[in-house]
Amino acid sequence: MAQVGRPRASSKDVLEEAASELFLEKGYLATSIDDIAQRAGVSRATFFNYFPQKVDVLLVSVDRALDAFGEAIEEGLGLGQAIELVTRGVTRSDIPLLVSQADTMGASSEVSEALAVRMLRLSQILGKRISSPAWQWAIAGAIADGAIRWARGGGDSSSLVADIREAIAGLRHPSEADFQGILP
Amino acid sequence: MAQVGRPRASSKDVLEEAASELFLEKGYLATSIDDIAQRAGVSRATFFNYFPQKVDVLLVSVDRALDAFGEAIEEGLGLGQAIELVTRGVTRSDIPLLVSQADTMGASSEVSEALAVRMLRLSQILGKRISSPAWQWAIAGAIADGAIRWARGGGDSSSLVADIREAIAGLRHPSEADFQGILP
DNA sequence: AGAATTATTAGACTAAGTCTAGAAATAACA
DNA sequence: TGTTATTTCTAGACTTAGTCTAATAATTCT
Repeated sequence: MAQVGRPRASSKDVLEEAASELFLEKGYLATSIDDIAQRAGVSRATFFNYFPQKVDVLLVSVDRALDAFGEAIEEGLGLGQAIELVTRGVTRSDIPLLVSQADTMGASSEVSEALAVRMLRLSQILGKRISSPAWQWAIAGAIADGAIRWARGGGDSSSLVADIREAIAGLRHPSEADFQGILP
Repeated sequence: MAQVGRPRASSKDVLEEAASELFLEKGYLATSIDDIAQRAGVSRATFFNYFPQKVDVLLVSVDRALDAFGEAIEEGLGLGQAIELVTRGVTRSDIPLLVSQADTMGASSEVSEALAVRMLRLSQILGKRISSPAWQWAIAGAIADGAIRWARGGGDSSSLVADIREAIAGLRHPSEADFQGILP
């Protein structure tokens, strides 16, 4: 099982940590890839070996969760089980970096674009279990809503999976106001 | 009411047309902003006077619809009326450009990012009438689904607004399968 | 005629992302 | 012990998107 070829210099973790520090210090926009590579003690080209885009290093925890979710679905797990499984791998330590850049998410179209793309990907993964596109977006929205509520309520009063379940449950029995004037 | 200052040279329309031609000829990715400006007989800087990003010239019809929808909502119209109003301004001539680039939308992250951002914007507009974030995404998804179905069914058998209404109506009475295993 | 205002332009500049060719580190093998 | 195959890392050139500044052109207002 030993890998052949030159072993990795654990560059990915180093890059991730260097980027986190710099984002917290100077903000996402003011941090260039050169900055990150330099602090990580690694060449600029190596950054692109691990992260195809600059924004990917900011959303690495989000992508990890989406990867895990996609795999779980691919392996045949039910939606409920897959959500439970993935949320177990998410800890509060993943949050501060994202929250700290919340302001730039409005300012930098790059970051909000990247987040929107994650929503799209989530809805596509859900498409393997849910046939209706509109319901794919509905559940994706509920998952995002639950995660955001969980992240905002900094206290550990509730679990991530519980907040997501609650958001999904809220989709049932929509109030007439939700459809107000849309239907004939 | 006469505008003061140098009048516009109708550059926006010219740029839009030049870009459409080039996108159809060479594809989105292979077309640079220099190409567009050159064909439009206008300087590169002028392009950025009208379109903040390259992708915006591809999605100009989508953005027009979203702008109109946002304004209608802002003015107090109901969701149903706003949808009806906006869809009246959308014609089939807006479609071929987008459809022709459908392949690059998978290949170019830029275009799928831009589309995802439009979904985000739509759900945010809906947030002024729908309080539940999950339902915002649900309705946004239904609108997108209806629009896509309408665009695909090239025949003029149905109207855009009817397809959107149908997609929204499909959100009612979700099948148990839509929630399969998600709820306790 | 001159001032104010807006559109357009040329061009420099930063930074993201691509690409290529080569050096460095390791395992497998003779 | 060398040699080769394989993979990571690196240096550096290159393209292009997007920003910025200062200048020029076309028009209205006074």
